Amino acid sequence: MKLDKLVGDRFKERPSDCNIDSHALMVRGGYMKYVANGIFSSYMPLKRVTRKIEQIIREEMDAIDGQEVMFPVVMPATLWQESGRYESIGSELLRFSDRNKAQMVLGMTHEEAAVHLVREYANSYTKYPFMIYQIQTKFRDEARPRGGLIRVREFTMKDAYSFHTSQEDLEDYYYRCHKAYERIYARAGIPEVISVASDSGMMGGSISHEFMLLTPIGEDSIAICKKCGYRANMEAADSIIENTRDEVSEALTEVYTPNIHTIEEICDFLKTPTDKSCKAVVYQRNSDDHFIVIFIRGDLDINETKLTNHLGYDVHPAVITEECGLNAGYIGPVGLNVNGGCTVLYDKSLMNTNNLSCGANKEEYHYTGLDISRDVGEVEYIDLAKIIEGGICPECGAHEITISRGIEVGNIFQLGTKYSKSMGMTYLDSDGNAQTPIMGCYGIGVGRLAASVCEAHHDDYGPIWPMAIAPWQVHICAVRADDAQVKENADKLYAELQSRGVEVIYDDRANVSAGVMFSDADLLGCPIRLVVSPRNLKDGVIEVAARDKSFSEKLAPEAVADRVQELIKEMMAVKE
RNA sequence: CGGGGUGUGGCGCAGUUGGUAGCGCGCGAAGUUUGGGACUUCGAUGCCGCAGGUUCGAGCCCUGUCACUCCGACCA
Repeated sequence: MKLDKLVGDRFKERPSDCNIDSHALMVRGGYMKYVANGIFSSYMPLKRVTRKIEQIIREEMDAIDGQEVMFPVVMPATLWQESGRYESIGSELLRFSDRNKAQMVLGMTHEEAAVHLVREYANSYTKYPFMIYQIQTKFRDEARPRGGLIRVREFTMKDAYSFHTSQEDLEDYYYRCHKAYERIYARAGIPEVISVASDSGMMGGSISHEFMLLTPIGEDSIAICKKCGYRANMEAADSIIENTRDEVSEALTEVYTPNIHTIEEICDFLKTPTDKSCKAVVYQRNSDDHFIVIFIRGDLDINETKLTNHLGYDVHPAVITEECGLNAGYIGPVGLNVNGGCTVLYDKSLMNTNNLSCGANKEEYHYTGLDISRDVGEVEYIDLAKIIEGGICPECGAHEITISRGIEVGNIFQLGTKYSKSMGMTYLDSDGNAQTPIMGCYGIGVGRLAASVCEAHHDDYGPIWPMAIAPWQVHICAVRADDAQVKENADKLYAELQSRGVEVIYDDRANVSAGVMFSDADLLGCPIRLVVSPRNLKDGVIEVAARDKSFSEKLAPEAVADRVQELIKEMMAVKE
């Protein structure tokens, strides 16, 4: 490929709406162009990167007996009604009508389509297990796309679905797929990706893992134990609290606390630590605004994912009005009264506590000396708290939890029978009895993975693509291409490398300064750069340099092609 | 869905009390340059987001609206 005909502008100034480096560099480097909120077109360099990523994924999926298939982007609503998700998923699922007024959806995931594809075929236990996958466009009408390709509405995803006749078989396959994912990330140049236990959310099922690239720009928070290696998405991490009771429970005492509303203010006022207080957090059910009051130790926060999972319905932070009976700022467990009733929950962090401060359900008054077992009675304590930095590891018990940010670059779920059952998929076992198959599903966002690699490997001047996914393996800069000798040597080198099957982008623009050439080469990020110039040729050499600056060699022109092939081989080797 | 911000050539931005719409980059031509985004000269590119309103006159003031963006909420 000749650079002077490569479609797409490369430019110097950072676009004002790019907040993360990978986004800015990929816009500046002519990789992609904004079309609409969360929707982009790719130019050739990005297409080449994603094509290579797709090929790596394909090879690894095939290696674990995956069969590549293709599901439709547009599906009839009836298919989604079968699983119940047509109703249960919100506006993230784009719904529309066709010319006959039939309700249609744009595929945001393909469990329904997968079951639909195989449910007649897979009617006997002899046909199991199997896995089908596709690499295709998805559309999710996200509320807030961000970060360039990190979070978009339209994107390419590899999604795989496996079918099994036993939980053990699913678990075996799940493990194989986990291994395959590790190989994919290693081959794509980010072996540092880790898997974390996750919440399975709307997908249903039990066990699931997310693959995370740790980076400060990540959208997810991950709890990691420095001692035992336990790691989980903060949403899914158990919060372990060990409280000790004071020996003597003081009497419940009303205290006048004017203009004190927050837990920090009351603890400051009483000169007690925040973990000796009980705070109220109020939510409302989305469907009917029913109140849910949660009591939790003052220093902790509610994990809304756990709350939603426990309740089984969606909630939002409450809007507290005069009429509802709640005294905002003074809510406490003793004498709580809500007009129309409410659900009251206690977080585990309040177990085995006494002498807490809390609201008195009365304007400008708090209690001290709260002992829930004495003043409220026996209550059920549920884990609803967010795990905290320095908290207790649920696995080993050490106080070594750290919280890091990460980008989710893939996930795997043990789905169970949610889709096979709701969609009436069965097979006959060896005894002739009808059974429901057990499913797993496995996703990787291709564009997000490309952006994540760029985020992990770049400098101020551009991406530094790993050899395996670089748009081209070699970038030739013919500095002073107007010089006949330079032009001749560079042309020869370009032809020679191409004849050997090396992927080359060749910059032979005359009248372009060296600075422009190098800047463009930096933005394209090809791992090996060859510089042909009058200065080098005067010494009888051509320069072979790494984009990541790890090496720079000057070789005789006839030695370059061999050396380049050697380097490519070395740089393709997978780093574990 | 809440709260902030921004909409002016392809990109980044300036535009004063309302009075002929500007700068830098990029783009085209000519020439001089040539190892880290060169220089000179000439040139092309604007529904000033959109719709109303006030005014002799609006990029600027008023009203509405849309889009984008950031922080939350939401989210395989």
